[in-house]
Amino acid sequence: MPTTPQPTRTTRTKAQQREETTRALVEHARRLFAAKGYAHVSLTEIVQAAGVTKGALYHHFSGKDDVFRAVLEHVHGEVAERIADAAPDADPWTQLVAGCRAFLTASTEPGIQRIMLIDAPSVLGWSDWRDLDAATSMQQLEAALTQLVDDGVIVDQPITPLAHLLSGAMNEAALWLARSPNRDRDLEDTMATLTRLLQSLRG
Amino acid sequence: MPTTPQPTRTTRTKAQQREETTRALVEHARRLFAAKGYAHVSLTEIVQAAGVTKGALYHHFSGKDDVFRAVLEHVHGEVAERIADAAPDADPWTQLVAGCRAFLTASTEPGIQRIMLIDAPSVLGWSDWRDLDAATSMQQLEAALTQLVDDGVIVDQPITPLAHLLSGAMNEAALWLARSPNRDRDLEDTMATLTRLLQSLRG
DNA sequence: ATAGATACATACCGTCGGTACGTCAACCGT
DNA sequence: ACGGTTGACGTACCGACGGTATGTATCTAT
Repeated sequence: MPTTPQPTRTTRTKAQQREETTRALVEHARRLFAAKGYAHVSLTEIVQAAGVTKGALYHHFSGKDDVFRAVLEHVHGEVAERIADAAPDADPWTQLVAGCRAFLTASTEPGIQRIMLIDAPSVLGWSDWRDLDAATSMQQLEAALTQLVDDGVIVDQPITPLAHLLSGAMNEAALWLARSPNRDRDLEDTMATLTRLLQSLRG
Repeated sequence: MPTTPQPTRTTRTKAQQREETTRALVEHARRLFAAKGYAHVSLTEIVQAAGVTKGALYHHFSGKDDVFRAVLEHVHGEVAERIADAAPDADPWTQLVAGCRAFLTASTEPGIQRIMLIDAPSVLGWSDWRDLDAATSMQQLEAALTQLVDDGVIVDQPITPLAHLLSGAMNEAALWLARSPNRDRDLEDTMATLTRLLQSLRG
């Protein structure tokens, strides 16, 4: 019976080690950042939660802000996914409205909000924050608006300022909604107002 | 010749001292916060710039975030004043539009932006930030919108979500405009889009 | 005049982000 | 099979920072 050269299961390959460690660090860092805010979480706290040491952290990341950036990318990706899944096969207008609702719902959750909307601009600087956003939510928004202009659904106009106005409106609305004592009703009011604003763009 | 008991002019009363020291601290802190961001300014830096020591700072403020709060109050007050002065005697609709323009212009300036729009939510927490905002710009916005509803200029609707949407839209627009290579044109585009959105609220 | 309050300055502490360096297992060419 | 190399950490340590404890000179109320 030939001994198959399978790597012993008690040990791990280097790639596995790397992936496991980074995954643990990012996951625990995300939990802590969301709960206490970037400034009030220490690296010691993070590495202890992840079961490693600072040496490991600095082997994979260039510093505290780099860990935050990795966390933020995860969060952004999650939100973008939820927006894309909101109404995947509907017409562009419905997609836009459904996407806005999905964004508001996701961004209202505390685990997402503090990281993505409160700490991110301060930690990364606004430009880097926008660059990251431009690769996800903002891109989806601009694409939807461009599509609507091409289809003649809304009147031709500069897309970029419109996208920024809408994006900012939803960011702030999400922050407000998260602290609302009557969140469901306020969400509906917000969506109604937002839809009314969007209607003004139609021909 | 009776010696008039006038306090010698070379010395200062305690009230004068207090006012001078806090003024110097807040002014220099504001300059540094605006230039480098809250996290990258040390207390040592601030007190050296103001020509005092940390003992003086901690006599007047409870900590670094308290200094920031004092700075932010100044900035907010300044912006509110500029909004109020935008079109003081015009009709409510014109006042609203002019106020929005004034806000965008003020919030685009680097000395105001980083403090008020980027660092403030992260340092104070969003709730405290909003509380401060609610006392100034937000109050003006809500008042203007309420007036317009009362006058029947715009259709009756929940004011608060609308105010948050508009406030957030302008915050984000200001951040974007500040980095625009074509700021004047983009400002006009933004105002045009914003006005179009506001028009949708009319009956 | 004097007792207390006020407005600081000085010296110091614990913690934090970051770095230098050592160690040991996984990899890879021979 | 094996010896050198690389990668993935752990350990020990540093300077800087926010914050505190305490001393002291000056003003003010009585």
